[in-house]
Amino acid sequence: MEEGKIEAELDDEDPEGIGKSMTPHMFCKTLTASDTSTHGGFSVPRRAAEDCFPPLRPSQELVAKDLHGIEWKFRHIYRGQPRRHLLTTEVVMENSGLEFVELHKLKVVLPSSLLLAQFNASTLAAVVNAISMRSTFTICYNPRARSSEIIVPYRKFSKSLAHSFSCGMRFKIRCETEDSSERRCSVCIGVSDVDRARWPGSKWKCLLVRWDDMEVNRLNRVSPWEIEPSGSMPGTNSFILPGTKRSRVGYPAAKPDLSVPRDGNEVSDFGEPLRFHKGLARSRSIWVQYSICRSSSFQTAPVGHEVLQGQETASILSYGRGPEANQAQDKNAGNVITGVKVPCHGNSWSTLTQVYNTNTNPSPTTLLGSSPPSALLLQQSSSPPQFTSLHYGNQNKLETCNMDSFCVPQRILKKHASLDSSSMREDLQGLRSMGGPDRHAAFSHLPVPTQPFFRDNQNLVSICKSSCRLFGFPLTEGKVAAGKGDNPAASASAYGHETDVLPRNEEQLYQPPLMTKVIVSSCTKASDMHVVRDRLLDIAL
Amino acid sequence: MEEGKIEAELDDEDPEGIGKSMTPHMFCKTLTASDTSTHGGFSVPRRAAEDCFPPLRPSQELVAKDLHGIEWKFRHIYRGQPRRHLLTTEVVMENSGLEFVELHKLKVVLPSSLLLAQFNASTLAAVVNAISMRSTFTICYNPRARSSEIIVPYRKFSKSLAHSFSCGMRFKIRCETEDSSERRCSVCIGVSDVDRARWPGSKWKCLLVRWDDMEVNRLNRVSPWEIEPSGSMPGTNSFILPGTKRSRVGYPAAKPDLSVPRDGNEVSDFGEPLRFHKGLARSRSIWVQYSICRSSSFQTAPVGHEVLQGQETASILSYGRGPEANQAQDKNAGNVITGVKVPCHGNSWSTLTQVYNTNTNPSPTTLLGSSPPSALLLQQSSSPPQFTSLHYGNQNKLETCNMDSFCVPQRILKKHASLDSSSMREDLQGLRSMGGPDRHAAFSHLPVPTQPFFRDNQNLVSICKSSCRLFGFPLTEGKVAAGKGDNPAASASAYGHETDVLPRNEEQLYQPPLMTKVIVSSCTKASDMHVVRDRLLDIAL
DNA sequence: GTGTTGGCATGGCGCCGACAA
DNA sequence: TTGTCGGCGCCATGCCAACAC
Repeated sequence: MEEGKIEAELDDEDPEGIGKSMTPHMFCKTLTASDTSTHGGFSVPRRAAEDCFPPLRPSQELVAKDLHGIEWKFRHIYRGQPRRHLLTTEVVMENSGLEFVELHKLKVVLPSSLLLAQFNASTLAAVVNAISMRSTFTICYNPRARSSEIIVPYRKFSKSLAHSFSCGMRFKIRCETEDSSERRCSVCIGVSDVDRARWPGSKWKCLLVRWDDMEVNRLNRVSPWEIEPSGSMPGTNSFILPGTKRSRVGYPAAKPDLSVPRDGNEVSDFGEPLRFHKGLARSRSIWVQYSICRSSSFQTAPVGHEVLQGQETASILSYGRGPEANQAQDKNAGNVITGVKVPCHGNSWSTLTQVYNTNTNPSPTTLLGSSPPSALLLQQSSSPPQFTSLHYGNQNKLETCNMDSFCVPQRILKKHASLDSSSMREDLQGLRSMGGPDRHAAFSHLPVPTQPFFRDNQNLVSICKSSCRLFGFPLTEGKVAAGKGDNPAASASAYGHETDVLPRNEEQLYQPPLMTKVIVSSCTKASDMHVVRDRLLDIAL
Repeated sequence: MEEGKIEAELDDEDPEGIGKSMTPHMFCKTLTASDTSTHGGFSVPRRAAEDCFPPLRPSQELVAKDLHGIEWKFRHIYRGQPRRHLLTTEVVMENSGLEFVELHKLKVVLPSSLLLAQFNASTLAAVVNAISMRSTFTICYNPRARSSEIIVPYRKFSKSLAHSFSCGMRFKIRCETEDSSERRCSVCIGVSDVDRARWPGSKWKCLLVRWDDMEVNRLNRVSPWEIEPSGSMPGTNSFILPGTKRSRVGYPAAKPDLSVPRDGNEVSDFGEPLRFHKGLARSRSIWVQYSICRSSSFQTAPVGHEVLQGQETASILSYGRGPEANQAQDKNAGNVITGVKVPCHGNSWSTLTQVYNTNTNPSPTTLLGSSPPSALLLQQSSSPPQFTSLHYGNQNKLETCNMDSFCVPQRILKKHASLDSSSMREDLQGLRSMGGPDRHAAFSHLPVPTQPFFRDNQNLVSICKSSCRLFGFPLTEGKVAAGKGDNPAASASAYGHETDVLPRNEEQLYQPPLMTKVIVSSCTKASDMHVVRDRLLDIAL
């Protein structure tokens, strides 16, 4: 799938009858320097804009809503010669402390995993602020405390890569918050999508387990690093994920959505062996210190509503969409779902490390100021983090710097830093993490939005079945097309704004303002910006 | 003691022989709008500058060091007509991610308690960033985990106000991190200064307790909200804090400095009854959400190295300096010290609430943009915080707004807010917290600096006894005068910079640059800026 | 002695079309 | 079609003296 290409419409059978309007129309774009610089706005690829945006005037406010139900405002501008769609900043988020002004800085900052993790809006705001300030932030990781399950010790994760697991394998899990000697035993019964209804074709898979005691309300989805082998380890019958290369096996498992138990839409798939690890976490809580580095070439891995890039990704996307997608789920089995993420671009930690050496041809301005931070460097300690040093440099010489030295804004640097731009650039170019065994990996768990996407759409459907339309199309229509072949003006006429349409012809006459509401998932990060079709809202400016 | 007045030299007996050089020379100033605005710098009162600053040229860089050993850089300017001392921003902190540029915004932001708490630099940086962004931040509060003892549930605190406690009273304490059924029993034996040697005359008092089991390494200082009554509750023999009004009783107790046990310099004082609370915290960890409001009139209560303001404060300051200050302490009793803070300006929560209604005559600019945030609004939940609403308004009408709506910068507001400036001002003027039982209070515990102030000065003395001088005065001199009667030029001549002195006469000739090192405690908050004398360092610019 | 204000310089941010790949 | 750049305006920041209390 090419960049900027719209995700194809899913047309699998939908027993609930809600899938059609649920399927998000979204796009994914690898950010350019112009997108991320403070010099201008974010350029929306034309096809994506035409597919995802409703009819828009050349300059119009947009209200976006992410998976967490948080609304974003931004401005759409159709200008330039030739004309193009741009999203500009200078707009605030309503009902939250985040400014959309920060979008520029956030575009490439966060691994989307962080954004889709079980972060609530407040925590997210804190992180976002820390990142926008290019400073550090901390997260208290309390293993098995549901509120902070977003951090996975890197050592645990890496150890999980050393083991494959198979169907019928027995394993134990240590419950940190209870008696440390207590361990639950379960048997692995398969691997599945995390939630096929919500994210069809998601590459984030689950381990299916069944607990020995069959106790209700018992954790029933585990990540590879949460368990340790126990009893039979046949080594056969290993799981295989179709369309996945072995090099991608072992990607961090998604934390299950425990708050909204779902026992449908999962299916056991077996294919290439996955791996798991021995549960090693002993400490009560782990503090993780983040420091932000800049790299214009950092490639983030899409998660959640995955909009995939590249051909390879497309093949993975097809996984789970075959006939087995509609197999009847063992809904009574319940509590037997867990996820294993299959990465788009390999191990994310390796990706991070790689970035530091692949940053090519950056201008000093880009490196020191205009380029937003694009990677997180993680360090672990069992006590609250101290300021520690990072080792960096190119292949030939390694330097040490304070992690926080990256937090100094350019304008301050220019006035007070002893390093000149060129030497600084040289240092940053070769920046890479030399993290030892203490490193952490930060991975997401399943998004548990305050206002679940799924429910939102159910509500949307029920609401809109009366009078609402989805981007001008009645929701009762059999299918919402990708929009390419439709006439936006005609659709918009349903709202009585026949001329208030997207000015694909710049001689267009423009009517009074019209607020448009779209759904943007993970919109804090433009590289993962998924613009979803929604209904139009008539809100006068 | 008047504002800006230098703290008098303490000349109590000093068995260690280190008191003379330890006594910090510092000043405290209630911030003005000019101090906090972005329009200019921070004006240092003349007397304070002459006492605390070494000879300075009219424009010179300063390196400051706070209690945590963190260095700050800022610029001293002697200009204006008439001439005055100004501290300007635009300087970065070395070895940390904090910019001194943020000083303006931080001046009135943090209760200094937060800064002096057992925050490490990284956590502090995150908080500071969040505040400078006028957004939210979160702290994971794990009761009785030493690393995060800075947050006190408001309910616990408020309940502690409902009880008075007395000498001989027995109480229990629940150790959250251990078996929940386990409770330590102890008996209250008095109240005392937290550390008279370190902070003579501090208003932050301690509860003196003795544990039944006399076990060593046992927590021996408790806050009122940490304990619950058990057994005898005579109701007599209540503690009285001299010079304290009843209205101030019940102020949060300081968390004891457990890492540096001190059993000397405490004394039991009895006076006005204090109160305590039942320990109520049951949850394993508590998340506290902060939101920042702005108020130019918010009065922060000094803590730590207290430099007091106003006459009333002066009387309190005299407390603890009487003959009893030198009473022999029962050092063998050990483990029998706890602190109860006695506020300077009443209950801090009340103060916070009050501020919202007493903010007088603020300009829209001040309220919405130029004025830095000056108060923290706290909310509690047993789960990670969600965005919640605040109720605000004047006495006649109450409004509800999202906590984070206060995080929107002015320039953004001006462009996009539906409220105009006047109505916004009106709303903000009447802003107040309507927090229910879920509110938290954030209070400090004793400062446990990485480089304790006490030890720092010991080192300083030993170092400087050879060649160092304190602001030009030999450290072996009998006493370091307040500086008013001294001739700085003559003192500076010891450094061979006879003409490189503070330009109190503007016709002065100025020599090449000289870096001056001072110690500033809690210097992130200018209202508590305590500039401490230190030695001069010859560092060429 | 010091709080406030207006004037003014600087620089970051961001909107625009031009231009090229 | 879209990435980048120069031009330019707006505005926040911050230095300075004037002025008032």
